[in-house]
Amino acid sequence: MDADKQLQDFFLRGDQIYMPHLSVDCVIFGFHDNHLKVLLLKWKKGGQWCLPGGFVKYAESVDDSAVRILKERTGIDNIFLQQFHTFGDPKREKGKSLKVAEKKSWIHKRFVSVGYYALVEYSKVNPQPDIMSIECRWWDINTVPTLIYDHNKMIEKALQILRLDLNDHPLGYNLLPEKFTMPELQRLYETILDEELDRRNFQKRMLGLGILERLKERKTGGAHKAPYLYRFDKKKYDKAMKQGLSGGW
Amino acid sequence: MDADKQLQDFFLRGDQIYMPHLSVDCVIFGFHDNHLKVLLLKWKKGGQWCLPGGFVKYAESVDDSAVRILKERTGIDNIFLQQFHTFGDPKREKGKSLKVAEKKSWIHKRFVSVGYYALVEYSKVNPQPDIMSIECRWWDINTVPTLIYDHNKMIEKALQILRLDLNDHPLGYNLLPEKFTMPELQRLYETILDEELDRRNFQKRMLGLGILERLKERKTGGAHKAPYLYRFDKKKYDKAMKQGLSGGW
DNA sequence: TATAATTGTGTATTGGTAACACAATGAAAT
DNA sequence: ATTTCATTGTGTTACCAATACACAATTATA
Repeated sequence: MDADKQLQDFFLRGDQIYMPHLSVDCVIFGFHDNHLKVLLLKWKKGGQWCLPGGFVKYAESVDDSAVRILKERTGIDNIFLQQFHTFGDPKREKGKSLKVAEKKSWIHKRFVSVGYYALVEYSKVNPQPDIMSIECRWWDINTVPTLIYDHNKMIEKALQILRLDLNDHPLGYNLLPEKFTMPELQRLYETILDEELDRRNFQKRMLGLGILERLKERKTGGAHKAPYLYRFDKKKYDKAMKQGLSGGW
Repeated sequence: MDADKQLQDFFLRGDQIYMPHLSVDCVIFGFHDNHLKVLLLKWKKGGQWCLPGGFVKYAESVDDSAVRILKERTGIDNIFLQQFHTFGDPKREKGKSLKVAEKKSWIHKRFVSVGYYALVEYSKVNPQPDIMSIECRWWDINTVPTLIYDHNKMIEKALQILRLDLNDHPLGYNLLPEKFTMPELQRLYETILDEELDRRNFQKRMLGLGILERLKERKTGGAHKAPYLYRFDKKKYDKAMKQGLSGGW
């Protein structure tokens, strides 16, 4: 079988392409149906779930490898991607055989993993399993199963840092469709923060950032008063992303 | 010569001890004479300056290797050490020969480096050069020379993140002597932030944190009114460090 | 046509930061 | 000894932003 042969080649000769002992894992967040989602892969061997990850080519930057991995799993380019932590505990890959046996493939050795989180638009994602997995799909953040290694902790840490980043960075451009309503934006924040926010104060704060542009009415579909549609002013959004939104001192 | 032999052995057989392609660099901050300092090393070969760094042993966590490096360069243990970024650009080591030549030592290959910053008490440090350097000393943050590779950028990034961390974490325990005055603490903040702060508001804010304990008068040495001495309440300090000090949402 | 849920907008209150002033101290100068 | 002067200790006011809260408008559905 072709896939099998490819996999075998990967085990045998992957170390000619990729740097040993170094991996990249991505926590890819999406937002759908008022729920925060993470993209996960199911391993062929064992059936356990894990984060989308990969390795760093010899002449490739770590950032670029994260971009590549993301592109391969989602089909999406040009995504907001943020390095958030590097995981370097030798015991992080629990369950993995770390014997010094030379016979073992490079891939069974210890890996230090650089963690990235990404914010993507749910509907634009076309989930693609990688060579080691048979399935790739979204999981609700609240029902994520027990993952391999320290991947649950990775998600936890990514979420924690995402929440901190909310304090001084705008959010939404990569998680929402181009046009969205204020309530939708609020749901996104509430979902990420796991906390209810006051509708009126939220709106004031958001508009106060000066990165939103109001459009016209919408949705005959909604069963109630039609909310306005908004769109991010990309220039101002990017500026705010770069500079930060204020900050303590 | 013994040192030469040791160095040669390090080049030839270091890869039996350390993982290839992975390094750790430390931005060690100290505070002295109202100035922020960084500890730097001078290379034997070429005489250029660089950050204290090292490599990760096969069975050692990346965090532990940072602790070890710190201990080796400063003699200090139990220090506040924070991973702040991983530098993974293949071109980051400008000037380094990255040819695929197999004859070259493992150390001439590409390295991805995990950056840590540390806050240490200046007076407690006993600077020790490592095997590749002939000198280890403090530099004023404002007069740091051009360093090797991307080390200047590393310092910049460390400082940037340190400033952000100031917003929601206490600071000073590892940078000041046990007993210190309010003006001294303020100088520390002003130095790091590179900005003047109002004396009275600063005091209110600091005392408001509830992590300081006031002692008795001090310093016949000062040419003016003797300021109070303070000490950190370590328990409350640690708690504040762990929980963070508040935060936007 | 009435209902119910939801959206759009405005106001009062509060809390914390920023701006600011004056009395007290203590070594150095006279 | 007395004066001087930089520095410290402390409090008050002003302002801005976040919070709490209320009412009118809209729209599909009953």
